[in-house]
Order: sequence, then C-alpha cells, then structure tokens
Amino acid sequence: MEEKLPTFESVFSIDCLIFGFEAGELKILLIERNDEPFKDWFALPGDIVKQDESLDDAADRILYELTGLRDLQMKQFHTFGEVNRHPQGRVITVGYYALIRIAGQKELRPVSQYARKAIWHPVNSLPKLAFDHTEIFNNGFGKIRRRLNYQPIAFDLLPEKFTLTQLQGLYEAILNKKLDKRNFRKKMLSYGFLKELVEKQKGVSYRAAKLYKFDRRKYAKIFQNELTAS
Amino acid sequence: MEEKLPTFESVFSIDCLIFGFEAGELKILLIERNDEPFKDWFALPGDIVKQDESLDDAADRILYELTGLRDLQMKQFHTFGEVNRHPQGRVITVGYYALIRIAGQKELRPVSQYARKAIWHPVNSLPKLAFDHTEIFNNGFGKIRRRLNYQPIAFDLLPEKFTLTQLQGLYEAILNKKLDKRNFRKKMLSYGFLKELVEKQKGVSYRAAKLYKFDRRKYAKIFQNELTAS
DNA sequence: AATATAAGGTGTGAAAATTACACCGTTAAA
DNA sequence: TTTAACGGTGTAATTTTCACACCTTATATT
Repeated sequence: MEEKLPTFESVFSIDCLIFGFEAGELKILLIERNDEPFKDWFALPGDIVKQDESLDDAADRILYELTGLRDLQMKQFHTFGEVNRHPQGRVITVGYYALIRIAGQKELRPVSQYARKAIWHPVNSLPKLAFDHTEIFNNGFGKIRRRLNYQPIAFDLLPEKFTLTQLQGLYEAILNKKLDKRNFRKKMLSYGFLKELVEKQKGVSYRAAKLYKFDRRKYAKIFQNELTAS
Repeated sequence: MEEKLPTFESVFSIDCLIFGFEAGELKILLIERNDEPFKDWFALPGDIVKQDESLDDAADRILYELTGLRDLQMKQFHTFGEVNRHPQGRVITVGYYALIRIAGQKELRPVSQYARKAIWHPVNSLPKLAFDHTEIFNNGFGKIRRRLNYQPIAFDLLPEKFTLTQLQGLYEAILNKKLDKRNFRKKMLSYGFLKELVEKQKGVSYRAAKLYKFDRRKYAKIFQNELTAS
C-alpha cells in the first residue's frame, strides 16, 4: 500500500457503538470501509465533529445519517486519544453508544462515501476492526454490561411490547450467561416499573405469553425516590 | 472588558479534578486565574494537550506540573464539547480526576503563567468556577461517589497507615452522610483487603487506635476472582 | 380426537447481606 | 481523680439472593 495519504494535524471525531437485538442475539452496527486506510475492513461508524456542533449533536447527526433514526439518546462512554491511533494524523475520538430497536426500523441507509455498506454483526464473533476500534468496542461494551445491573437500558433494545422471556433472553445475551427464570421474573416484577398488558403474544405455535411495557413514569418516580433517599 | 482576545479554531484540553482529604474534609485543587478570560476567577487546573502526547500522558504531565506528584493514576471521566464552552474558540476538554494524599506532599508548586496560585478548597462550598468548570466538577464528583461503592478508591486519599475512624470519616465526607460505626467496620474488615498493623496511632490525647494498611495484593486477588466468577 | 411439542408460569426454603442499635474500655490532659 | 474524647465490640430482625422442579396452556401433527 504505497499511495500517499493526506495527513492532518488535529481532529476530533466520534465513533459509535450502535447495539441492536435480533433473533436472540446482541448485534452491533459495523460499516465496511471503502477508502484507505483500512480499505475493506470493518469499522465502527463514525465521523468528524464539525466546528459548530457539540459532541452530543454530532453523535445524534451521525446516528441519523447512518440509520435514519432520530431522537435516540446517544451516550458518551470514553475518549480515546493515543497519539498514533490514526495513521493519518492526530485524531482524538469520543466513543458514544446507543441501544436501538432493530425491528420496525427502516432499511439502513446507504452511508457516506467512505463506507460501502452497513451491517448488523453479532457481538460474540466480531471480526478484526480498523484502527483501535476493537478496543473502543471492548471498553464500551464493558460499560454497558455493568450499567445493565442498575439502569433500565435493556428496554431500548426491545419492541415496545415484550414478553418476560424476551427480556430475559436479552439480559442473557448482554451478560453472556444463563439466568434463572423464576428469580429473574420475580426480580423484574418487584421493581414495579413493568406494566402488564391485557394483550398477549401472537403468532407463536405454543402458549402465548403476556406482554409487558416498560413504564418510564413509574421508573422515574422510583429512581427519584432513590436519589432523594440517599 | 473590551480587550481583544486571540481566538483559536480547534483545541483539545484536559481539566483535572484533584481531590485531597485534609482535616476531615474533602478538598479539591483550584487555581486562581491570572489571565483573561475569567481573570481572577477560580478554575480547575488544566492545560492543552500537545500534539505528541496521549490524553493520559497529558493528564499525568499536568498533574506533575501542578503538584510535583508523579505516577499517580489520573482517570478520565467525561469529555465536554459544547460549542461555546470557551469564549475564545472551540475547545473540547477531557475531564480527569485523581485522588491524592495531601499530607506528606511537597508544597504546591507555583503553577504556569496563567495561574496565580493553587489552593485546596472544600468541595462543600465551592465558589463559582470559570467556564463550565462547575458542571465538570459536578459530573466528576458524582462519578467518584458512585464508584466509591464498588472500588477501593478511598485509600488513595489517606496516608498509608490509617485508622478505621479516619477511613469512615472519609467515606462520610465523600458520600455526605453519616454511617454506622459498627456496620462500617464489620463490612470493611469482611472484604479482607485491610491489613491490621501492630503499630498504633500516635500523638492523640485519647486511646490510640489500631492502624491499618490497604493491601493491594489481596485486593487484586479478590477482584480477579470476582471477574473470573462472572 | 389424541398426542406431541414448546414454551408459559408459578413458590418455598436456605443462606447471605444489610440494617438498627448501646455500652464499656482506654488514654491523656486537666 | 476526674473528665473528655474516641476505640472497640455483638446480636437479632429484616431483606435480598439463590437454588431448585413441575404442572399448564396453546398450537401443530397424526
């Protein structure tokens, strides 16, 4: 690879971990690079932060450009600033993540010129990624795992109405371990932020399960009480 | 203030929360600014990241320049990138924190030209800070509080040998609430990473307390087991 | 109609962790 | 000797966590 690439002095970028849950598996959105460096490699979707946009705005814009989704909360998790993490110059990148519902989503857009296509890839068998993106992934995924134990982040990955078995499957996919069915259900219901619906699951060839919704209001109330109590 | 200040396009900086514990109070290191903007205001110590240093290296350098301390671990906690957070241009700043022992420390150095002096200020009565530094402080302090519950970060603030009462006082200072003496001691000792010394406290006008050390080895062992068990 | 398949849904007892709570002992200074 | 100040200790009630197995329901198949 002997072409001469342009270099740059000091650039800010954002790289995104966009998680989805599909077919019982936790997946992440990767793009296949069209340009050097790392042409044809998989990489995390990312972009440069513009002069007139905040980090959070840039993260929202990038997610929108890649998936057509708006108004999701992208959350920052870490900033990566090794001197040689990018071969063309000094690029400091802020890692953001989002958890989204794959189902009911429009087709993934054809992405910007530097990416050939975007795919959902299971997190358990990621290929080598461009740059230091594997490290970025490990860092962010680790934080999400830990956060799962005290924040209701799983619900962003599920359809609005879901069964307890689906919820448990998602926890198992994120934590990568089996959970006990009875204890899981007992605990989840004890929080008091799940709303049982009259409606049941449809289209399954076995006994239909009850559907539940995550009740953000109740959650906020409980959470506020916890804060003021401490 | 009608002077014309220079402007810049895109700069990376680091701002530091340097915590210390003195006289039963949790304190933070502030500098008093010597230059515009925010001349005479208190601010967090910080500096620009150089082209050829990583974020972590920059954080270590800044701490060293300010305090003369080396080899402490500065930890990143959040990156702040609002467009107008700095009046002179686009400055994105990475927040780092460190917990250090005030006692036994050399005098605080006279700091770089932009700072008149550095002081230890109790966290419970902070003045208004320059830029968005109050927000940076709140963000970082909140993270440290939460981290205290599952990481042995408090020991960095204490002298190497300390009494359980001192340790409890520190927890109370960080969490800003009273703890039960018997339960606190029972729990701390149950972790198994405190080493009881033969030596006792000296120079107090009441019964001398036993001294303890934090045993990093034992902690590492316990922590590793927890990781592999999950 | 009977049967097979696949998941839904439920309770209890043991163990561990958390919480609330009060008094005597020791040291040095007055 | 007395006082002031902190050191140091145990128990019982409650809550949380964990391990564990079977019957029920709905659909598809024969």
